[in-house]
Amino acid sequence: MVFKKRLEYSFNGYHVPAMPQIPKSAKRKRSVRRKVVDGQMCAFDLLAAVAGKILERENSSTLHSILGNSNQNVKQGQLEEEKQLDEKKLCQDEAFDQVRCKEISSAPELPIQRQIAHTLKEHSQISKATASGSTFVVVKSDVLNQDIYTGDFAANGSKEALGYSLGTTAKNCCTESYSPGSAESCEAEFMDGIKTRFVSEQHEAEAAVVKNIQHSWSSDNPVELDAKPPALASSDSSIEVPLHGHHIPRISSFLICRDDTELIVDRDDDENSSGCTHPRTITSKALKPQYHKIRKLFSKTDLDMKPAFHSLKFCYTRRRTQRYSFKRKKVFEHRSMSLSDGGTSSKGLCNSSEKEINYKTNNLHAALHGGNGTSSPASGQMSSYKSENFHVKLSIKSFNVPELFIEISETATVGLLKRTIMEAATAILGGGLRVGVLLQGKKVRDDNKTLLQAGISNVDKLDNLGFMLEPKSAGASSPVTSPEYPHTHCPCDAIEPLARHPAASPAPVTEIFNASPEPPVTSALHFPESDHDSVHSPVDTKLVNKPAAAAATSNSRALVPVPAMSIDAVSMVPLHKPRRSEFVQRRIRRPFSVSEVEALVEAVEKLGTGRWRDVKLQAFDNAKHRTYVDMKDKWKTLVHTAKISPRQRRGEPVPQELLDRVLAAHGYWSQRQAKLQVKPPLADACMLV
DNA sequence: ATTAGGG
DNA sequence: CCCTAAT
Repeated sequence: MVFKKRLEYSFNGYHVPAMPQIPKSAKRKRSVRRKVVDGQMCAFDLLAAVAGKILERENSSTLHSILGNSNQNVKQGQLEEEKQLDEKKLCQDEAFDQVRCKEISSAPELPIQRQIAHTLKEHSQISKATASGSTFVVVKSDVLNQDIYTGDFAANGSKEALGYSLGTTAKNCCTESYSPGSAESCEAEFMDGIKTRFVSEQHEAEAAVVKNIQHSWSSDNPVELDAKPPALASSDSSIEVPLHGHHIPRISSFLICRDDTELIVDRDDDENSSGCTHPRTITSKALKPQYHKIRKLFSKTDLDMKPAFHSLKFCYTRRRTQRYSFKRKKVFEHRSMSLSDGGTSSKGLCNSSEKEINYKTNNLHAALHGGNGTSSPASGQMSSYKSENFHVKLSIKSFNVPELFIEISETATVGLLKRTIMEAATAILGGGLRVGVLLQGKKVRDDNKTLLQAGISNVDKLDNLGFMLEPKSAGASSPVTSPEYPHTHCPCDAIEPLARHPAASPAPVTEIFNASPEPPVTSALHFPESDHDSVHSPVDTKLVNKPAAAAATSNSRALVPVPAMSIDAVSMVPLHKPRRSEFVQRRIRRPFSVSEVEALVEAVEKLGTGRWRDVKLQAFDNAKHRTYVDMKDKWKTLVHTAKISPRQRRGEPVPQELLDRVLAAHGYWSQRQAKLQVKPPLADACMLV
């Protein structure tokens, strides 16, 4: 066979343009543009809701999420200045499309641009980095990411928002767009890029942003008014996610608990179906009564967290049931117990979880009632919202697919390259992505928290909520990520031990991951050997709320020498034998692209079946996520596919030509193997005779 | 660690 | 893709 050299491309940040054709989305309802969800919903619900937008998005450009909230530092004069900047707009550099979230709050007296420049200079140590003689690109990227993500900015009051916005930008800017050069020019360019980007973003989102910067909670947001009069709104704790103002029926995710399948992004497409016993979509009509229901729940107990627990429990139960019933036939008697423990505490301190929650709740309460020192005109209006009536408005424009890795023959046509990329992108969108939520520049890892608990519904935190797409990390790359995504990690898995060991103490145990021993400088997160598409996020080490983080830190020390991160999700794990299976999440499904199939076929033709390790080395040496077992499995399915009628085939169609080769190779090698099989026995027979 | 095969 | 048994 001819050996073709393969080319590999790695896209760090694949920008999904407007309205990409996403096959799977076709299956789902596209009508949803706005979602009303309960304030008590799990963080995961939010993720799902957001994720839903990914498939439904019809807008281009950058991911852009804004929480409806007044930016209390911005004065009118500044707003005008921002508007003037509109003229500059539209940066040419795609890299800046990586901006995840923009929310600039700065000292009123400084123009935005200067504020940005200052902030960068002061906090990203760009000059230092360049002065050190290191490569500008790398160093800057590192420095920026670290500083920003480790909270340098976060510690800086109003600049935190800026910091984390720029984190991504800076990274991409550096790694993609600028090569080493004079520090000044780079910096200038960099600054300009940021600045321009900001303007661009501002331009794109002028309506949303500017209005939000003003006091968008109130009357100047027609969408909200249209949706629900403040008075009414204040009587339930729902969250609105208006997307571009289209009108759609509302959906309660509280009672249906994110089982409103239409909003779920391909969450284990197949698994999803069997999940909830009564998945339903509630239209606006059906919704009303439920609102009342919710309201009742809250008003009764006011700030008592009982309702929260209920809702949590509900959600979890559902979730678990869903997954559970699908995957394993285990009993789940203790779920409620594990729930109230694990579900509410993100610190692994179940005992104190309730107190903490109450604490937070009270904070929220205080904040909502104007206890907040930084209150602005907006907060006056806010105060009319009772604590249990919090609305969060989210607007998300688009997401970037973090990274794509493809491999293609160098003799392939450009057209094939395009198709291949498309396939890869589609594959990722189809199931390889998950949504990350950033709050204050830090990832919100605990999906189990309610928005309330996570601080997402808290007035003070709202100005900095961001979303991002990231590949679901493959099993290989880690258990570390598993706890944050219940739908993959699955709380129900955590229940298993309980079912098996009913006598096991309910005492929570922190999860211990087989993460690499060396503690990363930034403290917690470390992605062992990640795949091409794993997100290397320097972010996230700390928990969202300061008191919480403090508690977590100190307690984690007391418990076990594990990174604070890993305490994230609390599982009921038997003290003695933590079964590995509980932490291991199923690898994400990564359908073979046509080009991959081609490579495989080629390798097998050459090497034969039964030498899967060699095949892997030959054809997928660089694809860390493909194992020799995968080779074998894929070949198996290919052979099967080749045998069945085309109409029975699923997934992206494999060219018949390839399938023919598969059959041919399969025939050839199995025949050959058969001969080899036959001979030795003969030899044996001869020897015996 | 690999291979083979069932699920 | 996962899980196992057998190499």
